[in-house]
Amino acid sequence: MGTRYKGAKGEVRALNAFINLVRAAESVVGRLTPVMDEAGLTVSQFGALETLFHLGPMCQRELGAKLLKSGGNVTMIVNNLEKRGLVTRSRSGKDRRRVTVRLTRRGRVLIGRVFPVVLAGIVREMGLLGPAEQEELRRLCRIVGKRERAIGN
Amino acid sequence: MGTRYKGAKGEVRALNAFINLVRAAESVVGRLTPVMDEAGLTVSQFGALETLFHLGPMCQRELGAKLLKSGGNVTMIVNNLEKRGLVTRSRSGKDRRRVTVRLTRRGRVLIGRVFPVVLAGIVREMGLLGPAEQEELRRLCRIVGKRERAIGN
DNA sequence: CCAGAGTCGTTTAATATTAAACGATATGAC
DNA sequence: GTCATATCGTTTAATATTAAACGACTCTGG
Repeated sequence: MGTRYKGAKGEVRALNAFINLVRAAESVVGRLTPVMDEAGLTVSQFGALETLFHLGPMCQRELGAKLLKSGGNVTMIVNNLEKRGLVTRSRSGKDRRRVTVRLTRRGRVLIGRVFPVVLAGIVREMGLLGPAEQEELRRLCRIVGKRERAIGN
Repeated sequence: MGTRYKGAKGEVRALNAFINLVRAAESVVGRLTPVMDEAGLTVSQFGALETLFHLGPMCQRELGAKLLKSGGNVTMIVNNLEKRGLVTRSRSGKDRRRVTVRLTRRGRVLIGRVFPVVLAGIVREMGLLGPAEQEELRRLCRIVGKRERAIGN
């Protein structure tokens, strides 16, 4: 968004905060993607692998909730990861609607190799702020990002 | 990203700041989209109209730079806005490679109606923070989002 | 003038994303 | 048990997005 808007002080303040928030997120993510590209992973694919890596196996709906992606999209993301042998699908025994997604050995190896590189990038990018500033940024973002976002399916 | 990562203090701090930054941006944008949906505008279309509204006519490349979108995408965004009669294209006289995009009367009316509603939403969302906090968030985001992102075409 | 390099917008192909409709399964009220 | 309702994953159709190749145009240095 442009910054040229002339309005009440409070509006300008909110607008500027908002614009810079969105820009900062896009900017940092954009600078992290080359690492994922090298591994042949999209941001969403990386996110899925990383979630499974750190939180363990889960069903697709849960994964979609973590990634803020629609159900149909999760199906495609998992399809592509499955084709590459990075995850497996298995119907849950107790609730046969649920499909548990699980990292394979290959998937674990891949994300175990890529994640540290991405993490190093995050540390580098956020390192533009001092420790206290990073914590303050986190605090402010948590407040603003508090409420849930509804996503289809 | 999950928050379960166990690592060095600095890494955890950077990761948490990053995660909450991205989530906050997605979250706030997500809560603003219903207004744009009602007007039949995608986020990108809204961004294009808003940019033209506040900064005036400009060529597609410049628009793409503001929106952080690729050249091909700008072509499509402008195509769709043009089809709906919200903007016009015109070849520049002095540099015939350039296409100046300009709001039509209809386009100006539409964005003039929709923008205030979106702005009110932004004020509402950012209002979860006090004035000083909004300014601090802006300051931190500006630092982190400083560098440019390269985009194709 | 002119040749080469660079810029701008478009097209194309591949992928991502969403919403909506659907089939299978589970759950709850009766 | 059975029917109504809800949930989960998939499919489908429409749109968005990017990268790469391309054509038109400009500019620069001779």
